[in-house]
Amino acid sequence: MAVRLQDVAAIAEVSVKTVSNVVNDYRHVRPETRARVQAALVELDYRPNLSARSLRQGRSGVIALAVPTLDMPYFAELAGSVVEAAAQRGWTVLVDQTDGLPDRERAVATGLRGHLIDGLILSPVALEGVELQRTQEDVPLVLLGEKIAGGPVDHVAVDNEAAARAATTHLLDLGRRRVAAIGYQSSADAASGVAALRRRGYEAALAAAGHDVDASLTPEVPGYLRSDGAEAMSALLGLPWPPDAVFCFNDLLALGALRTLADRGLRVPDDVAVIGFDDVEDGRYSVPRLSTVAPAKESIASDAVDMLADRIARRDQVAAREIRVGFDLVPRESTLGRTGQP
Amino acid sequence: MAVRLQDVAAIAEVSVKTVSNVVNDYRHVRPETRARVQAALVELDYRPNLSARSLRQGRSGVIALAVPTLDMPYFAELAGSVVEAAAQRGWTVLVDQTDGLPDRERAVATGLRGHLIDGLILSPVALEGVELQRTQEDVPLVLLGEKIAGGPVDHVAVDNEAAARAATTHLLDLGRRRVAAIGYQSSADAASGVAALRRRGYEAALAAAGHDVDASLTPEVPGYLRSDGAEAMSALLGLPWPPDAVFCFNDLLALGALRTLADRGLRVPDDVAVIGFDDVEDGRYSVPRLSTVAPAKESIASDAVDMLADRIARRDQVAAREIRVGFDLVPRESTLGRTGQP
DNA sequence: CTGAAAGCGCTTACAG
DNA sequence: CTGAAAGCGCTTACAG
Repeated sequence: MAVRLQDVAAIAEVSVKTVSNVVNDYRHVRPETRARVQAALVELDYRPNLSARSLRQGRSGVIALAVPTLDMPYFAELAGSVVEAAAQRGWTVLVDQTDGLPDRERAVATGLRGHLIDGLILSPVALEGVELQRTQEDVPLVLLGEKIAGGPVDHVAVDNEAAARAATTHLLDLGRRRVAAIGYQSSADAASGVAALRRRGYEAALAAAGHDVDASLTPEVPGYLRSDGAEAMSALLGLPWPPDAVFCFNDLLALGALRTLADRGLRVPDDVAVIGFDDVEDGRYSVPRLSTVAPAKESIASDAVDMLADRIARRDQVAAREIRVGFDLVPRESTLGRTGQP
Repeated sequence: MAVRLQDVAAIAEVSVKTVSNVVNDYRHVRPETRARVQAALVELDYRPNLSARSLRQGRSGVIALAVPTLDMPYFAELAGSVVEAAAQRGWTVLVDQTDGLPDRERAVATGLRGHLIDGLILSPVALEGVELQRTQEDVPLVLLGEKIAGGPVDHVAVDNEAAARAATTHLLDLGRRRVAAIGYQSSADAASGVAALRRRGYEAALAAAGHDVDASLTPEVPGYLRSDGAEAMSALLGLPWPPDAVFCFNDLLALGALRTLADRGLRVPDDVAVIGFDDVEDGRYSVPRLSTVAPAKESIASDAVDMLADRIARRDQVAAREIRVGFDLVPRESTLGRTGQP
């Protein structure tokens, strides 16, 4: 069977406690004793049983990360950063995919994993507009994205409205006059989520420039995938008076839109300028390179992990907090053209 | 504190055993008793302590997946599929990123997670050419990709050599005569890995068509990222007699190559045809759409999970097995051009 | 169909 | 600086 602390203790001729002290790197163990224990540890190839440790300590060193799906580059990149930030604390990350389904998000948020995990970082989609009931028994939680309407929960987010406004303003500053938006959603769940905030930023920018919102320029999308962007762009190009610029609520939508524009033989940005949101790697190599808004992703991941650590340490002794990370407007070829090129 | 089985038992006025029976859905509990227990479970909002269960049973229901990085779409997509396949068995997946470093891969393979996990699915990069020492104490392991040179290990892989050969042959069938390859690596670690196998397929296809391998057409790359592909393509275009086609060992390299070609104002496929490997989502929307080889990714994930389940159940009672999944050649615009378009 | 009790492997007061 | 013992919350023979 597995090698236990006890077996090591027997070989090293010390008590179990002493072995535990060595394993956990406590001081106050005589060098000589420590050496003997170390030797036994190596000889038997001892590996601690994390379940036992976790049962005893009430902490597992494992946190969960729940994202809609790893298939979307933004979430994959985010997951990678979270795993890395967690590793720096010696934590392990367990990944759940919610597919953006309210039931799955709720299940995860209310402790799907029992006492296996010490905390949860949740990137909600559907749940953002929903009251999230939480009890003190529930697992410590940090939300990625906007604050849930209901009870107070820790969260880290970019200022979606300001970022969306910056993206739209960039298009207007370029002299574009019919600026469309791809990313509107009208389902109840989405009402207070990312879609609603970016929409607000878009509309605010238009208003500030003295433009009205033209409903025909804001097609609804069922999702935020490349295919959704491609279809929405098609619809927009079918308009009697099509747009000369488009703000897409994420890069995937924008990449889909670029694809449709290429299929129609339209030039970007000459005929239609395009800007996305997220700054995923794909957009840096797309043809043309995609202008976008870059949230401080590394900060999001590390801030979320830090915040969770703090929440775990202090449970309900401290009020819910909010961290706003910054963003950068990153203009590239899809709005500026190939400047500096022949 | 946390609600225990004991607390539920007290409320329901039954023994702990009976509550356990209800929680674990065993038959042979009187309906009346079951109902009373259920009510108590709900009333106290009981959640089993997975650490305790795992300590007792010797199984945790958690497996680990170790990939180089989630930043690469292929691995992100794979991770998503594995998480999904695992969920169907009621398993949870914990993600490790090795960054392709030999030490990290080795650490993970030899049981980094102690007894926390029931098994491991490892997608090795560096380790493929390295002898992997394994003991019976080590965690059950399934490898994604080619078999390690050393001891017998379960693995699931696509026939890399045949797939690479098919991709190269596709280029030759199109009438291309100077077919380059981007993806060669000469480090010792990579010698028997994916790079070596795809290289072999490429060279075999050339040989079958009566071509010699032209060393200037097979630049080495430090990694398999878009930036590596872009740089290698640049080097290739600097040649006195540049290639008229390129087989890239993965889609990311190919996407990088496309970007460089666009920067130089070259037409794809007219001037240079490009084919990749992996069939990641990006390539379906790139401009031009990327021809590629599509390994049966869903199969890879589900076969790996199935195989791991079997290995966990039977440990060392059964010999190491190998599963070969199929692949499809997927020609798109980057080799065929915009057929059917005006 | 149900109960009382042991034990999974660890850590942690409590003594010494 | 080290040891003996309790107990984390669960499941599982063993009885009844």
